[in-house]
Amino acid sequence: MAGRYWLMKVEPTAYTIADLERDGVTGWEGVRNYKARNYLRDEIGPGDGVLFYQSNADPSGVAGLAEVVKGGYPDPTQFEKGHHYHDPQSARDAPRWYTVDVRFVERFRDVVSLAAIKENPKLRGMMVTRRGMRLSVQPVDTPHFDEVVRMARAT
DNA sequence: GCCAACGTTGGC
DNA sequence: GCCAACGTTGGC
Repeated sequence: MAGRYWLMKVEPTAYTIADLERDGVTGWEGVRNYKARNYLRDEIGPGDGVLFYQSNADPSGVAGLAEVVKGGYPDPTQFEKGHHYHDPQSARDAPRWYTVDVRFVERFRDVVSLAAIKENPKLRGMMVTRRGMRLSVQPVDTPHFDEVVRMARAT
């Protein structure tokens, strides 16, 4: 199956596109929402494209691109006692939470802001523009992905 | 910092 | 299994 596209959110106080550029590859840990978990576990695979979205930021928006290099596997932090993401209700033989590995691809010179995304009629209907949309892993339509990249390059 | 929207929890 | 209370997200 052809690669698919996703938007993944993170707060810059936790992790930024600059951190990913430094690290090269990182595990997208700490997702604790079932819908997002299902995407991570069942649908996201190597080669998929990722819009790296920074939320609660100034401005919030897409800061760059990443690529999935490893599909869904159990998020190790759920088993680490004392870890912020530790989940005592998750069993090793039946992990509740999943993660994927992503690789740095590109850091946009300027963030494609949520405001700019909302203003672009070509991006109408994109999930992230929906009010109250808190899902931290979202599918993105190919034309929407391409348009965001185009916006990042058109300065 | 406010608060609307949404997800999860827990009493019944 | 309903639904109110509570906690979290995240734009503004």
